[in-house]
Amino acid sequence: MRYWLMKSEPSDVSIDDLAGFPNQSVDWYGIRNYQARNFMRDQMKVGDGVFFYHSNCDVPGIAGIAEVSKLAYPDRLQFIKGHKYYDEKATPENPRWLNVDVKLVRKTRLLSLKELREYPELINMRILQRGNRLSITPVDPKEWDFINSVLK
DNA sequence: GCCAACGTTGGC
DNA sequence: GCCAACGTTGGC
Repeated sequence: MRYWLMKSEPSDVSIDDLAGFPNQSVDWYGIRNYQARNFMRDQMKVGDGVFFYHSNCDVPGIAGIAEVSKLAYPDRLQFIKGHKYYDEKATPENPRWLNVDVKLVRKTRLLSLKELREYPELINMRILQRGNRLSITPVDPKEWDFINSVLK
């Protein structure tokens, strides 16, 4: 069992969107970064804990808790010609991009990036490091527990 | 909208 | 395999 932080732009999929989806679940489409893909492909298991993070918005931060609900499988958008996420080098026989499914556990208060930066316990979190742009990052179990305690 | 940081691409 | 150019991310 591992823990993750996954960024989503709320203008694309927000925590409230997730809450309104069938099964409160979404395919985590559009990952086009090898490191992030490899996390999904090689390490994510059903039941892994996920912090659902709102990025590129007015108040970035953790907006809810979710879990991995389906193992990685080919991202369908890579095959749709003309789509933003189309990849001409990907074929159904040899897909390049994958996604897991993520299911809502519960919406939380918005724990802002600003607040996250105030806790010495989180000083080493990947998301808080300078220049971090990776949209999926592992979360240390201690960090997971600490953030959960702050969210209670 | 700016821009720092970082990933990817492609010429050599 | 190097590295300059370019594209993207995402906080501010």
